[in-house]
This record gives sequence, structure tokens and C-alpha cells, in this order.
Amino acid sequence: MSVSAVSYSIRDLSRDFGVTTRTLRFYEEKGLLKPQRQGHRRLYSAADRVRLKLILRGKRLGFSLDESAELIAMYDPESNNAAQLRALIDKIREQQGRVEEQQRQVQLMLADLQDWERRSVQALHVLND
Amino acid sequence: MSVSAVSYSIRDLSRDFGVTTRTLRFYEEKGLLKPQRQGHRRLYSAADRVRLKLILRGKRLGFSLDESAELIAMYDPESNNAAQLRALIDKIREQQGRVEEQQRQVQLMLADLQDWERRSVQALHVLND
DNA sequence: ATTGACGTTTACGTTAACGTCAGTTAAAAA
DNA sequence: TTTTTAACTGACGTTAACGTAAACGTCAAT
Repeated sequence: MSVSAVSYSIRDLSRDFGVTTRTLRFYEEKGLLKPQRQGHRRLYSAADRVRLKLILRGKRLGFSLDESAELIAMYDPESNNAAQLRALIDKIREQQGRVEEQQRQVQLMLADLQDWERRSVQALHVLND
Repeated sequence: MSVSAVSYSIRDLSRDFGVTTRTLRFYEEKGLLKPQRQGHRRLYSAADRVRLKLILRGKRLGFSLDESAELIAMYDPESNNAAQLRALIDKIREQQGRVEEQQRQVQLMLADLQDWERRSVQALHVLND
């Protein structure tokens, strides 16, 4: 079974995902990525790209790298564990809660301010009349 | 005009807002709070409480302390500046955008996962039948 | 043989938001 | 007056997520 070994240099990933090479090495230090080596050079596989995509998605979700690491471990397609999957979904739901709370706070603040704006416009009217 | 000078100790604020005294002194270092002194002790006024409330609200909104500092400067009830108020509202709207983006990402991820869950449950059925 | 492009490791630097002492002072309680 | 209690000022420590050199390896092209 020959695998058509598509692989990417660190530069490739850097370019394709808009992150620095330092970042990629850093993610590796943290155990988030484990590219193969050819000599001492890193060779990233398609699977590595998927993992990176997940990490970055995690960031956009507002997760820390450590949290992303957990998520990815759970997301692992090999261990097709239902309980784990639920745990993962729960984690995301928690995050969803936090984000919704922020949303509420933003709404509140905006409402406050717009109210204030209306009143200060009125105040100006009073002053100018 | 005698002002009924209500004031609070650092301990009071710490307790009332659920932050450490270190935090309060730190906020002062950063210029976010400017309590009066009685000797070398800090005396917080009602205005200081309002500022603190705003800072903490800013945090819940997902702003950094520096950003909160800006916000508070703009929020200043003295300078009743309409343009400034708009600027403030804009800042909050930006944040709103960021939060909404996170919300979208969370939704996406959840959808992905639930989809996956459905399929793996089916897969289990297949395996068990 | 040298240049240049790209890669590697090692390691110290940076920012944010405090935590955690250590050593002092001032005021209140015993 | 002595002891407690609360507060104060440094100042160094901590975590996260990289940034930023420094010094070196390797391979192809000139």
C-alpha cells in the first residue's frame, strides 16, 4: 500500500495559515503538532494541517492553546469514543455560555450608551434654545 | 456646601466587588483608579466605585485593562462630548462584532460535532447489528 | 568556492494581569 | 503601653503565546 506522501515545509504551513514559523515550532514544543523529520527538517503531513486548522479554530473560539490541546485530543478520529465526544460537546457548550454572557454584556453596555446619547442630545437642545 | 463624604476602605471594595486588594492597587498603578489618601491609606469614593464597576464590566465584555482605561476616559460624565460618545459606541460595536464572530465559530463547531455524533452513533448501530 | 535561501536549536525578551512575599507603619484594642 | 489588626510600599515571581536574536547546518546555483 503506497501512500502518496504529500508533505509541506514549515514555510508552506506558515504561508498557508498565516502564522509565523516560530508559532509552528512553539506549537510543536507544546505537543500540539508532531511533524516528521527528514534529517533535521520538519515535514508536515495533511494530518498535521488538519490539526493546525483545529488549533486555529480553537483560538477563534476563544480557547487557550492548552484547551485546544485537550479539544484536539478528544477530536481524535481514531478513538471513536462516544462519551469523549459528548465531553467535547459539553466543553464547547460551556464556551458558548461564556460567549453568550459577553454578548449580553455588550448589549447592555450599548443600550446604556445609546440611552445616554439620546439624553445628552436632548440636553444640548435645552442648552441651545 | 457640605458633602456627606461616604468613603470606603480598600477592604470594603475588595469584599464588595470580589477582587483582591492587590488588584485594586494594581488598577491604581495603571491609572484606572485614583482614590484619595488619608495619611497613606486609600479612601475610595462612590465615584471610585463606579469606575471600578466599569472596569469589571469592561473585563466581562472581553476588553483588556488598557482598553477599559480608554473606555472609562470616554465614559467620563464631565466631558459630555457627543463625538466621544459615538467613538465609545463604535468601540463597543467593534467588540460586538468580535463576539459575534466567536459565536458563529462556536455554532459551527457544535454543528460539526453533533453531525459527527449522529454518524458515529449510526456507525455503532451498524457494528452492533 | 562562495553566496543566498531556507532551516535548525538555544535561549533570553515581552506583555498582561495579577500573586506572593518581606519589611514597615499607623491606628485601634486590650 | 503593649499587642493586634489593617494597610502600605517595594520588588520579584508567574503564565501564555509567542518575538527576537545568535550561531550554525545544508543544499542548490552561480
